[in-house]
Amino acid sequence: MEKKKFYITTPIYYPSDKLHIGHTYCTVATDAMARYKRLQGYDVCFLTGTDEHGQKIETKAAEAGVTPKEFVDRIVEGPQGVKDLWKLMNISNDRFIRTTDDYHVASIQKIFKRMYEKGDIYKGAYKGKYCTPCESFWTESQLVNGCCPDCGRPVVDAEEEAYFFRLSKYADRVQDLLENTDFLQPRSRVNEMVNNFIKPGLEDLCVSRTSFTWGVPVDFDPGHVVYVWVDALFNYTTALGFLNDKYDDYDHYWPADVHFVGKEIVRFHSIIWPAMLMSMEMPLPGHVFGHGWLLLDGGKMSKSKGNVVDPYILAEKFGVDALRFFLLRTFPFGSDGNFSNESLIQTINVDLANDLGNLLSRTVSMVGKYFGGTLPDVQAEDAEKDAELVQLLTSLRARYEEQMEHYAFQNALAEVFKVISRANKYIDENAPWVLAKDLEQNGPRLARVMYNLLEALRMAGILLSPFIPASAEKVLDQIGACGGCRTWESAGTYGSLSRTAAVQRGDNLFPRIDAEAAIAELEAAAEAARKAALPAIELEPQLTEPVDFDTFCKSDFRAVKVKDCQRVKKSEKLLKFTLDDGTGTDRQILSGIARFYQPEELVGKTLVAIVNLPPRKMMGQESCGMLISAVHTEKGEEKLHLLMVDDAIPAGAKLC
RNA sequence: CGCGGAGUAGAGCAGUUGGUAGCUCGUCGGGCUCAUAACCCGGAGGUCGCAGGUUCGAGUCCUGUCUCCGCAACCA
Repeated sequence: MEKKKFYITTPIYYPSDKLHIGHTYCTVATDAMARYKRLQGYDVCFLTGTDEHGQKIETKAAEAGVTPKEFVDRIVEGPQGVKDLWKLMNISNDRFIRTTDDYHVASIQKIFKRMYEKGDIYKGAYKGKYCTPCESFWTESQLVNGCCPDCGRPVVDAEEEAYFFRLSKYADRVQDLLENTDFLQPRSRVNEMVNNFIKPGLEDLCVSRTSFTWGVPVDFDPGHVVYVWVDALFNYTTALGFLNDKYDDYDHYWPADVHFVGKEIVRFHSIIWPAMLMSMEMPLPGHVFGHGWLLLDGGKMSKSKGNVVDPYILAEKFGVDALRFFLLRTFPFGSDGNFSNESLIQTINVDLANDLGNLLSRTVSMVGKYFGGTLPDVQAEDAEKDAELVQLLTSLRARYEEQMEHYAFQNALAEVFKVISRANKYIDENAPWVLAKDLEQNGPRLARVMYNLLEALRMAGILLSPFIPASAEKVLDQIGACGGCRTWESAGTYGSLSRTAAVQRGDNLFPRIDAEAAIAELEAAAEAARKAALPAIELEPQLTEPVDFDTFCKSDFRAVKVKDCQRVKKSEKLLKFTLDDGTGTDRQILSGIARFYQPEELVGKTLVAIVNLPPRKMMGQESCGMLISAVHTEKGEEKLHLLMVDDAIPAGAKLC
């Protein structure tokens, strides 16, 4: 019999910046689902990729002084790029699509043309607010105080020629799809979509642009490029070979069984995407699942806030499997979750090190210690003492499957860990170390206890493999599971493991983490990363308000010589200067620059001061004037340099 | 009255169709020694934001009300 197929996708990510933990979350979830389906014996196709066109990338590339293609190549293929990250995270995608791939571009042009010929795409005028200096269109809602969000200058009403998709034509069918089927999940997103976007009336959608060029050209109308909707959404089909010769799996895999997407693009996937497929008369995907976000301190993670969590740092520090596990064990997939280093470390220590890792360690160690690593064939069951654990094991796969089918990764893992906890308790109840005192008498019983523990590890290990593939394999290796007892089939069958299994002790699976030390290191790393991301040099903006010449002339700047310089007691910032200003009387000035200079290094220097400022008391001492410094910010750190001039200049010389 | 989400033990969260309020961490006490100072047991701690209502019975349904968070862009 032919295997059933399963086609699953992540969104295609926008490579305008390095990807962060949020992208990783979505991709790891998709990977777990794909691996789960493969384990079950499905013929799986798992697609991910990048959405590489658009104005933002065009602009960023220009800023970086490279072509858009060079820019995205670096982020997608380069070191610590998108592909690198998925390799690191052990992502098992079968395919990776880039919307700049030739075959995709060719397909999109055909798709666009087909919808145009059908009349579902038509030429119209795109009305908007136009910023002439920036040559950019903006929507009403994008404006900041009614002005261009980029340059802040006023905008004018303008329109440009553009193509539109007749979204309105499909509104009723889409609403029906959302309300009367389980197409969109979780269910709570349905109301949001229907109330917010469909009920107020769907407007036709602008699907081309002339304001930038980095996109798929509309081949029958030069100057127009296909806007993101058509270009990006159809990736799910072009990657299978739809209207191109690169692949030939469209008939086999389409429609997708499920698209995993972030909640912010649920709208596009649950309204625009089905409408376009309807227009193309193509089958609709089975489900769109909108997952939640990882929040930081209850708020959004974003580049601009500088609080983006870097998956590279975490994976390197704690291990790929630990990170994968944490993401899927801790947060309900459908709702937002609060990310923190503390909960990451806690999850690793409690679930992976204490419960799972330690269970494996103590079990394997006892089989080694009491039986030389191989259980005897003669084993004695104890119906009463074994019943609960065996019952739990027998029913585990079904309970796990029920949760996985609903994409409830958190609950599926909870089921597995119930078994692991129960196994730890089982050890306590049966006290193998007591039985081992009289092997003659208790050998068969002890063997059975150990066997049950190995079975618990085996069945849990198989079901954990979609989540922590490398570690699960190590578990199965250590307990001596043969190939045949690592299958989905055997995960549902208690007793699959050979009674005389030979264990092989290995390294600790998940070493415990010293939480305090690890958090301190992470915070230091985050701080360093934050600083590195800051602009190298920041300057105060220049004042544009003019000052009239007479006012300027009233400021009396003089060269002064430092006769003495000392710290002001009890002040962190102040230095007290005794200066020769050429008048014959010493001048005292206090200056808040102690962070930047040692007092003794300034003695004898020739500086510049304004001398006719009214005297002012600071920390109880009089300051007559102000020393002039150059200030700027470097990597977020304030820098200051006193203005020092040639020592040949005599004290009191006027600057003008 | 723009839309939506959330308010449940010290913290973080579960609570399917209404029927004695659970989990993890922390905390207090006890047990065990095979194991990664881990594992096992027990205790304390909640008037489920507030106020009404439906019901024999509501965290769970209805109404009102307060607070917090998302909803321009980057972005899962």
